[in-house]
Amino acid sequence: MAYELSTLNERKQKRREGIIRGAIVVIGQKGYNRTKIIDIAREANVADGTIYLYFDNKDDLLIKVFDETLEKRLNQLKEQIEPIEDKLERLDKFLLLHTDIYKEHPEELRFFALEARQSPEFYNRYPDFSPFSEYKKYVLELCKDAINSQKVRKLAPEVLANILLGTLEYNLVSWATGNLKLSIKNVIKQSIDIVHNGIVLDK
Amino acid sequence: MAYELSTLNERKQKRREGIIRGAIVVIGQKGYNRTKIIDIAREANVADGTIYLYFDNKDDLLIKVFDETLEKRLNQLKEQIEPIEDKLERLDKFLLLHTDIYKEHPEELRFFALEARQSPEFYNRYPDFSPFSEYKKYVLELCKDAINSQKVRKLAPEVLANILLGTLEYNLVSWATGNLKLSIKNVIKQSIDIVHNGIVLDK
Amino acid sequence: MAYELSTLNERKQKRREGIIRGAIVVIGQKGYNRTKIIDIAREANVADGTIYLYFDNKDDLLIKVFDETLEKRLNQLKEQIEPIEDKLERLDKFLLLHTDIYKEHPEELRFFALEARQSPEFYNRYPDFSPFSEYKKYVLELCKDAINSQKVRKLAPEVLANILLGTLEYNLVSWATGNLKLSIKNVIKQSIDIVHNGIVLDK
Amino acid sequence: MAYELSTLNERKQKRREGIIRGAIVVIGQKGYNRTKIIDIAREANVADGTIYLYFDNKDDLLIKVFDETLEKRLNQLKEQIEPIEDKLERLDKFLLLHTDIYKEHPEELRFFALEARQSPEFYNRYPDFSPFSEYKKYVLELCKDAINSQKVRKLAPEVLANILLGTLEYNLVSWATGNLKLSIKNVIKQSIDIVHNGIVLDK
DNA sequence: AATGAATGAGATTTCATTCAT
DNA sequence: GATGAATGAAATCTCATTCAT
Repeated sequence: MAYELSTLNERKQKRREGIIRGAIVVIGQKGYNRTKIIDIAREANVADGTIYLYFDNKDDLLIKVFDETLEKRLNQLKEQIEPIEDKLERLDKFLLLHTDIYKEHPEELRFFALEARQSPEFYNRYPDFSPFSEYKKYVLELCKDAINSQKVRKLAPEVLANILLGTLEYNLVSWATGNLKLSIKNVIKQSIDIVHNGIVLDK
Repeated sequence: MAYELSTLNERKQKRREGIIRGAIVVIGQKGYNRTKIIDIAREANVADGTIYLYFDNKDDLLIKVFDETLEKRLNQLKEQIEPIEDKLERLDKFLLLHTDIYKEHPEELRFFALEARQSPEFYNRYPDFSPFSEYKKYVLELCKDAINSQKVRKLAPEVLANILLGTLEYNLVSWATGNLKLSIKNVIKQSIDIVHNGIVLDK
Repeated sequence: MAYELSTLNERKQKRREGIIRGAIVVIGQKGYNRTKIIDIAREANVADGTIYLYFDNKDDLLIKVFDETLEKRLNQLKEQIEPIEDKLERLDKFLLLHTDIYKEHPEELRFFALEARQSPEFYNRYPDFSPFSEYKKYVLELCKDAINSQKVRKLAPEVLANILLGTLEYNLVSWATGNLKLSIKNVIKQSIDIVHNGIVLDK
Repeated sequence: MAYELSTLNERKQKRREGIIRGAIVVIGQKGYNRTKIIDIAREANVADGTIYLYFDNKDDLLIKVFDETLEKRLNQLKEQIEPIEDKLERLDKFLLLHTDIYKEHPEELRFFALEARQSPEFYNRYPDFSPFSEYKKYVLELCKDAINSQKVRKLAPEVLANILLGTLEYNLVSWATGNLKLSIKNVIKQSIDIVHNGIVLDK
């Protein structure tokens, strides 16, 4: 009995994940508004009615997909960065890892950067347009730490964080939409170099 | 007679501009998808049917508003930048002027940065998601010129352009959505300072 | 002054006729429902608003066009038939003249036979679907006269009238829509021959 | 399971037929253009959206209703006529059966004869205005056979077919719209008699 | 009298969501 | 739990008609 429940729950969990993956793929491709519930259902190999057993409505689906996937990616990043000692190196590593993740999941990139914000409920849920706030907070911490280390000029951390996040997002979106001439990894490395040069204490 | 015709055309021109302004305001506030034609019509003080005398359909309205307004702003920028001699100074001036323009027109900022891309037709019209390509081209030119002057390291121009555009857009959106703690003008100035430091030839 | 009024009225009359002609042409081509007021206006070289100076509304235009044109054609027919003495010959002549008229004005044929009845107001105005009643009455008279002459069997006049009108309309519509293999004039002549044979007293 | 599937399909079939019947009834009464989708939906006891599960759009509905119903009636006619040996009798029987069918379904008569052609798509689908071509072909065959039998004069079959079809349609429409003074069955019988007389070989 | 820009009522169609099976 | 047929609210767009010029 307990065993059966467990498999039932497992099956449900699998189904839920399938729907989330389907949502990211289809929305990443077609955009939120052009994506019909039935499209996501087909991608996930379920009936459209089934989605409503797992999510309240289309907006709820979008927001849960957004939050859960973002959290997963952030944890993945933190895990790999924590072991690193050097504060400045941590920042570099963050940028490179972020690039690697979305290079491998361009549909997620499109989903996060372009499409997710098209949900009407998004505005009610994130009235200040801050769905990435956890992400930003983390980068801000990394920047503060770097600045507090002896290697970097005494800059406003938010200024640095926004340069990094802006550069990262802009280049990744350009790449994902086929508008980047150079290799994305290379561009990020060169960008890191420029910013390094711009923030390190005069040697 | 000639005079009367002239006033008629002027009135039509005014009306067209009123609709464009109304579209930017309402879409900038509510987003493209939540904006109904009737909303724009009310903002512009016309009947909904009137909009269809000036634009083919909702998508056509959005794209024309986008293209025309962007072109207007770009010309405005070019006009003020052209007189400047120093290539590096030009780049700085661009960033500051761009900031000034959208600081004065935050509804346009929201419209351009967040909402316009939500039109289904946007994807057909700009399949590679490059509605800002004219804008980008211009910045790329400014970057090339700066790099070719003797003051800046031999960087890939696209890398520099993307740092600048990414930083600019990210900060402006943060500001427009109330997520910037510091003064936008100040942040841009400090960002310029960092990038300057990062790109100038070692003194 | 009187002269000027006269020319004014003449000009108005001309304009009215132009609109009627335009309506027949365009409606005959595109059908009532697909014809926009602006289409008729363009065909008649007037502004759409002008039509409302001469007709109450689209339905009123249709009905007036219908009634007036039909009356004109009926009078034209009567004029040519009246001189004929022989009652049976009159009937034949009617069929041939009717054919000639619409062979020369296929747009009127389409208008009368196919399109006019598509106006919503048509049903209110002719609740028993009898817009051609004057026409039918006349044919019925011709039939009665022919039957009362000594040459024709004592048939119910309505039966004969309906054979003639049905055959006439069916063949003309077939012809006007390109669905008649043979020559229309020939078909009508052969049809007359058959009906003659079917109604004359045994010789 | 198989049983359940079968009932589901049966239910869907029933619903489809209900919509078709509703369309014929309402369009036959009000005309195509005055008939709103919601009218048909109400007549068929479904929601308006439901109609779009079975038909692509209003035009598609009209055309499918037209084609399917016409085919059904033609098959019904053929079935009853085939057993008859005598070629001339077949022709008579056709006219009488056709009359019987539409006497029993006057709404179909109105639908076919008056309203169906009002759909815009009708023109694209039947550019030569020949939606009844199957029907006509069949009558033409009957006429040819009758003429080839030894009983009838060597007439052009199309001439005979058009007399019959024209007479039939004209009388039925007159009857259905309340404009026939005599009994429809009687009128058709008398018409048959006249045409018989007109086409048989001199005895 | 003529124009044609503006109006706004009204209809088709879509698609998120429900619920009977 | 899963399905997918059915629902019906809501939005775009059309076009007959009006009316200021």
